[in-house]
Amino acid sequence: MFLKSLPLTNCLIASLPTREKKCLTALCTVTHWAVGDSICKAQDKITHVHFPVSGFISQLTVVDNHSPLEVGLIGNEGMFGISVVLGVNTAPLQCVVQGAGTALSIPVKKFELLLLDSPGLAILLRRYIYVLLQQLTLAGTCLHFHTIESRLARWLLMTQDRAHQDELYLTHSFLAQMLGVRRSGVTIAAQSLQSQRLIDYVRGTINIIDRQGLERASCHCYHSMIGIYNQILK
Amino acid sequence: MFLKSLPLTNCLIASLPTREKKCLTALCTVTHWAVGDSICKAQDKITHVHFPVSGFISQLTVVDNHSPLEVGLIGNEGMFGISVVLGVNTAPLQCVVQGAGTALSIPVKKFELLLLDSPGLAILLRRYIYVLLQQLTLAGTCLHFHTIESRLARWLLMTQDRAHQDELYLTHSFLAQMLGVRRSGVTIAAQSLQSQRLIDYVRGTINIIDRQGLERASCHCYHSMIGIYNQILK
DNA sequence: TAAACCTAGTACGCTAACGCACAGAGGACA
DNA sequence: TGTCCTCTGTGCGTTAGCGTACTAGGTTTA
Repeated sequence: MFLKSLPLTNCLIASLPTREKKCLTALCTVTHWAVGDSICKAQDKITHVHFPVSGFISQLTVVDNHSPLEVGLIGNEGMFGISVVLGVNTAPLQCVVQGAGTALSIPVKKFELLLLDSPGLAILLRRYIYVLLQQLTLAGTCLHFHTIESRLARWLLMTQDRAHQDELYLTHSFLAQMLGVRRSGVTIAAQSLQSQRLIDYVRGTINIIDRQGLERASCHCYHSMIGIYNQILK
Repeated sequence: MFLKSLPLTNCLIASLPTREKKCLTALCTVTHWAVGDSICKAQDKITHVHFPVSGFISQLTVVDNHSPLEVGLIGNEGMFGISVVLGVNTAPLQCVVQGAGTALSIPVKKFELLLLDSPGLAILLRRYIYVLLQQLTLAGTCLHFHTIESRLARWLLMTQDRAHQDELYLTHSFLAQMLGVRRSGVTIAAQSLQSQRLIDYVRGTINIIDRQGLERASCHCYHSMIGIYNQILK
């Protein structure tokens, strides 16, 4: 279990020193996200940074004429708008809400000022960027080397961690886009996972019934990603 | 042409304000690199940061039991040791010299102090990290979607840019490792490029004879990567 | 209640790339 | 000069995944 058992807060905020945590949360407003809400398109100006609490978003990239491919998930372990920390207020990727819920949001201007006065926050977010760099590297090699089935297993695990529930509302067609493969490729992989009694699904609802088994079916990238996060941010 | 026509300096250093450039170069020593020199292994402590001038290095990652796969090239457009800027003095990836030449090097401690007193350098390197994040995303999707032939073309172009010469000393076997594919897969792709009169090769020496043609044979990722760099750092 | 529309299952031929293995050509070295 | 090794060419059979297309239940809408 990664995040599931934690109380519902944003992990980055939770690990700040008390004073800075207070300063930050004082600036936050609560944003409610519905599935499918667009956070930004690629190249959009970033107006707010978001610290997800119960919701989570997908980062998507478009290559050639393929449909958007997911290259990152941001839940309560991370934040949206990290590039502001790097001095670039332009979103590199399209971001879409993938799990309904809430986030704590701050306008960019206020966040930039806060950052100047919060050494702990600055250090934390820089380390978070280091984690992102490593996770992106891993995601790329995973995309190259691993089968649809093991990547699907990983994706379900990572999504469950961020959704904090065993039931996910996803169609094969949607998963195919996220994984950058054919819809029928997902069907075959999902059938295999179901026949191993790891998941159960009907028409857009997937239930994870054997999480440990799913972790075994997944490529090692799942544990590696968590390892990287814990090594640097814990 | 990307870097080839530029004078031989490190582009990052070259774009610093005069005062900071002087401070930085005053701290630098010249390091000579030979092909195959190991800069670091993954998880090594970083002792020096390097700004390549004429040499360049590969960043390699190991997945499962595959041989090391290249996920990044660092030549005179970049630097080694960027994670120091993020407050983590541990190398995320194995790095090996891939093109002989020189680099300007600074011990980490001195570099950290310099960074505190060089706002221009700090801003520049943060923007460079933003570029790396985007390039890594692109590299991952390229690995997934594009054929060996177009990836080989891209790889040769990127290497030529950093080697500043048309003749490259590379075997198919080496290229196969870099691209994460079979040796014979590279042979077939190289034959195709040769039959199109874009390159010429014998036993470990590859000549690029039609650069424009090679750019056409390459996936669009080549131009995208340069575009990202120029957009943020120029 | 019928029509339209999702979602998932299945099938077909095709392609890129795989793993493996062997042969020949070019250099290096004794 | 002969031997060895490296590099490249080639040829299997195999596999994962592709593009496409059609079917058959559910579900929603008119």
